[in-house]
Amino acid sequence: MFELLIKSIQDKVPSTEEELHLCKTHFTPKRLRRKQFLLQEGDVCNRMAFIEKGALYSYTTDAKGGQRVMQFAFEGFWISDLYSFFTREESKLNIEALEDCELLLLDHEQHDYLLKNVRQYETYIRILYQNAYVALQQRIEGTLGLTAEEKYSHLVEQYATIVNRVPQHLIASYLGITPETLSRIRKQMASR
Amino acid sequence: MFELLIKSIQDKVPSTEEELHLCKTHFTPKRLRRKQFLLQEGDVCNRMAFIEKGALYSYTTDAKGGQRVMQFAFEGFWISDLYSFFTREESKLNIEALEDCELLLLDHEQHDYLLKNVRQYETYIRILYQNAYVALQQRIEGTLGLTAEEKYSHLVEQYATIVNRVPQHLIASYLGITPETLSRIRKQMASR
DNA sequence: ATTTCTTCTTGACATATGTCAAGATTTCTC
DNA sequence: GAGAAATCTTGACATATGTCAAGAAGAAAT
Repeated sequence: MFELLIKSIQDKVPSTEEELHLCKTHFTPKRLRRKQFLLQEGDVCNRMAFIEKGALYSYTTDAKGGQRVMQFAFEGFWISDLYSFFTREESKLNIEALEDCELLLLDHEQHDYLLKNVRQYETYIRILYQNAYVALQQRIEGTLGLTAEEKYSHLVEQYATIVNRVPQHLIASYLGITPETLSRIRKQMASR
Repeated sequence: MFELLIKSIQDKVPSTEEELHLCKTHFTPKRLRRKQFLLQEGDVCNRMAFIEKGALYSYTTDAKGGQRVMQFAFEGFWISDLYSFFTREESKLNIEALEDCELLLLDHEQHDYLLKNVRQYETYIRILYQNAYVALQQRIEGTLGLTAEEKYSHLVEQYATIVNRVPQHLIASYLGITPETLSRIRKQMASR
C-alpha cells in the first residue's frame, strides 16, 4: 500500500526506517472509483493526495460550463489544490478519478506536524515543489505561443503516459484547443 | 542593500539576527544595467538572483528568432532558471534586465550550504517554491483556452505591475499573442 | 448480447488572431 | 536638443482554429 510513497521519499531524501514509519502513520488510505471526486469546486481543499494506483485529473469549469483541464496525475505523483490548501479559501478546482484509484491522503494538520517534526519530510516536500515548479514551467514553455500541432507534438514527446491513458477530448482541453482540432491534427500527423 | 531579502525571509520564517546574518554572508551583490544579461542561453545557470531593485525578464528564442517571454520579476522576487540550476544542463533561457538592477546572487554551493546548515533557510525556500508553484498554476489558469482579450484582462486584474512597467510587445509575448493583436484589444477595451 | 453512454471523426462555415508593411509615437543616448 | 532606437498603431489580407451539427466507433453497464 505504501510502496510508491516510500520509494518517492527515498529517491529524494535518504531516510531511516524509523522516519519512514513515522511518516506512514500520518497518511490515510482511501479508494476512489472512476468518476468519483476527490475535491469539488466550492469546497476548501483540506488534503493532498499521493497516488499509489490509478489516475486523476483536475479541472475548472468555465462560464459556458466547459471543462478546462489543469493537471493529470498518475501513480507515484501527488495531486491537490495547493492554492486552496494553503489559503483555506474555497477551491475553484474539481479533482476527479479517471480510473479506479488507491490514494494516500494527508490533511493539513498532519502535513504541518510532519513539517515541524520530521526534517526529512520538509526536505522531501521542498524537492517535490522544486520539481513541480520546473515541470509547470516546462508546461508553459510547451504551450505558450505554439500552434496546436506544436503543442500536441510536445505533449507526445514529453508525456507519453498522458497520451496513452487519457481520453482525447481531455487532452485537447489540457492543451487549450478543441477536440475537433485535435482530431484533425492527429489525422494529419498520421499521414506523414 | 539587504532590506528586501531580509523582509522576504522574515515574512515567511521568523528568524534570529544571527541566522539572518549567516544568510547574508553567502550572497554576492551585483549591479546590472538595463539590457544587460544575467543569463544567456547555452550557459549553465549557476545562480539564483534576488532582486533588491529593478526588473528583469526571462525568455526563450524560437525557431524564427522571436522571443517567447516566460517570466517578469521585480523587487522582492527571485529569478533564475531552476531547471538548469538543478540539472546542471545548458539553459535555454535568457534573463535580461528591463531596468537598472541591484541583485543579490546565490550560487549553487552557497545555496546547498544554507539548505544543509540553516533550517530556517530550507523552510524559507520551501515556502518560496510553494508560492511560486501556486502562482504558475494561476498563470496557466489565466491563459489556457482563453481569448486574447480575456488573457489580457486577467493580467490587468492580477498583475497591474507588469502592465505598468513592461513594454507592450513583451506583454504580448508573455500572453502568447502578437503585439498587433494586443494593440487592437487595448483600443477596443478603451472604447467601452 | 443489447442498450446506453462516452468518445472520436468529419464537413461546412464563421471568426479570432496572425502576417506583412508602413507610418506615427515615444523613449533613449550623446 | 537632435538624431537614433525602440515601441506602438493601423490597414489589408491570409490562415489557423473554433463552432455547430451529425453520425460512427468504441467502451461500459445491465
